[in-house]
Amino acid sequence: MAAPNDNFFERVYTVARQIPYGKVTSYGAIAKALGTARSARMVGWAMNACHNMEDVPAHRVVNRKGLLTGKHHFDGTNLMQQLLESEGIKVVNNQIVDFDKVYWEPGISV
DNA sequence: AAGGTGACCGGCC
DNA sequence: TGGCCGGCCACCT
Repeated sequence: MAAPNDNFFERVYTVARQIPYGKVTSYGAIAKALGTARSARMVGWAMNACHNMEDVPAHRVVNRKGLLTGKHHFDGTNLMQQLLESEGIKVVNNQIVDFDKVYWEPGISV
């Protein structure tokens, strides 16, 4: 189930798809871009449904510490890390290295 | 309708 | 960034 046309989810996916290659962002940043900075949890929840979307690079979305908190939700356990490293992002101990350097601030518009 | 949950964030020690 | 607490919003049963 889970209709992919849910405005809220759609918004999260829209921002997530805007993440450039080799860059990452945090849930709070996306939440802010959506205007719901206080419900950063909802962003993560939306990502939970991201499995229904194929163009949602959830592996580029981590928490504010740069930790791959959601890697457990991927197919494997190190898949998320593999993808990030594949983009040139260094990941050690489930944590992104130079997080502030690869950090990208989303913007749904303007 | 109500309760529980969730890939979080911010503040404080 | 190491750990704990509360808050906040939307989804699910």
